[in-house]
Amino acid sequence: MEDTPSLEREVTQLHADICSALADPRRILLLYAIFQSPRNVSDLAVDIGISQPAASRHLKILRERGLVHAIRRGASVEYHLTDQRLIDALDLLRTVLRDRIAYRASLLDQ
Amino acid sequence: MEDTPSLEREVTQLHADICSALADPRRILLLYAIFQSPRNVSDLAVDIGISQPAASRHLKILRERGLVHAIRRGASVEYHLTDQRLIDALDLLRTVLRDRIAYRASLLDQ
DNA sequence: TCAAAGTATTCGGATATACGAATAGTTATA
DNA sequence: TATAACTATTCGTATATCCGAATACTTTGA
Repeated sequence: MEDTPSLEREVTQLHADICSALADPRRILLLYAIFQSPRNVSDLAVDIGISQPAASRHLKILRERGLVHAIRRGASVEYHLTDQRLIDALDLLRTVLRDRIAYRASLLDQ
Repeated sequence: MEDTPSLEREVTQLHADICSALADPRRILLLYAIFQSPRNVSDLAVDIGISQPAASRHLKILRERGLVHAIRRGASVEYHLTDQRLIDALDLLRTVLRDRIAYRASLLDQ
């Protein structure tokens, strides 16, 4: 079995799809909130300050792209992170961002 | 100095902006190509198989979000990665993706 | 200063994504 | 089975993003 160019392209598209799932502040907040403690939709919505339908729609995007999975608990649905490394990747990017901000601030101090 | 809620929100927005810069297959290919060897716009365009204007537009997005920086070399412009950890983060996400694909394949094998 | 090479931008149109509001679906329990 | 609680979807609309084609800008060297 060998990687054809079109398979590689498909993986790159999936790679981009994951990044695109991360490309919204509310979804980033949702992922961190779920990581901190798996919870149902309404609780997550309250936690990050968005409406229930908005939370449901954002969670659907995260679910479709495989970043979270849903477990039904009675009438509610509990969302879980599928892979801790998603948080690691987010943390890494946030570190890059914070370093950049710190660097710019240091330039202003001079 | 303390983080106000609105400053935190702003950082999360910048965090999402970085992810949004990664949320396109051609920009992912550009970042890996630049990482492999800093090059000018036309060479990068040929390398990943897109037009020069498309490459220029995608590079502009990466530049505006601080993922790459441009250095003029005579009539051409050489693009460089600003932070190796961007590749680390992309690699991490690709590993998550590959593991998921492998897992699904193993389910089919059973 | 003019032509060539390289890069960036603009334009118009197509597609994607986001929201609030309203509503429909699902589950448990009385 | 009826109700309450929770979740998901639909609708209409607004905004963002992408592309190809054409064009404008910048730099070098004749």
